[in-house]
Amino acid sequence: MTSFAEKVYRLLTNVPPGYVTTYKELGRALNCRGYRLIGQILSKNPYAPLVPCHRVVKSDGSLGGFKGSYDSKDTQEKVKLLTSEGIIIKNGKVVNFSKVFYKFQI
DNA sequence: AGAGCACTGATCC
DNA sequence: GGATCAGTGCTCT
Repeated sequence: MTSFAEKVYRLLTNVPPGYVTTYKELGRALNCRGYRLIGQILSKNPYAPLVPCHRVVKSDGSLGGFKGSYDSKDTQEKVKLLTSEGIIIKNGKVVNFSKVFYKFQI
C-alpha cells in the first residue's frame, strides 16, 4: 500500500523515542493541509504498535485524542506512556513540548 | 459516490 | 481570554 497513510506511518516511525510531533507538522511534512485526516488515519492504524501514534499531539501541546476517544482511560494511558518515555505531561498537556518536539526535515 | 474525522487558524463575543 | 465557524484532504462503507 503506497498511499498517503503509509507516508504518515513511515514518518512516525522516524520519530525517535522520547520525542513527539504534531498533526500539523506531519501534514506539513507531507504537504497536506487536511490535518484532521492525519488523526483519522492514525485512528485506523493498521500498523498497530509498529507506529507510535501516541507520540502525535496537537499543535498547542495537548495530547488530542487517542483510540478514538477524547476523554477516557485510553487518553490517560497515552499520558502514562509518554511520561515513561521522558516527556513531562501536566494537566493533559506536554510541559517540555518545545524540547521534545521532533521537527521533520522538509 | 458520499460521509466521516484523534486538527488548525481565524473570527466573534 | 474563551468559544465558535469554516476549511481541509484522504480513507472507508
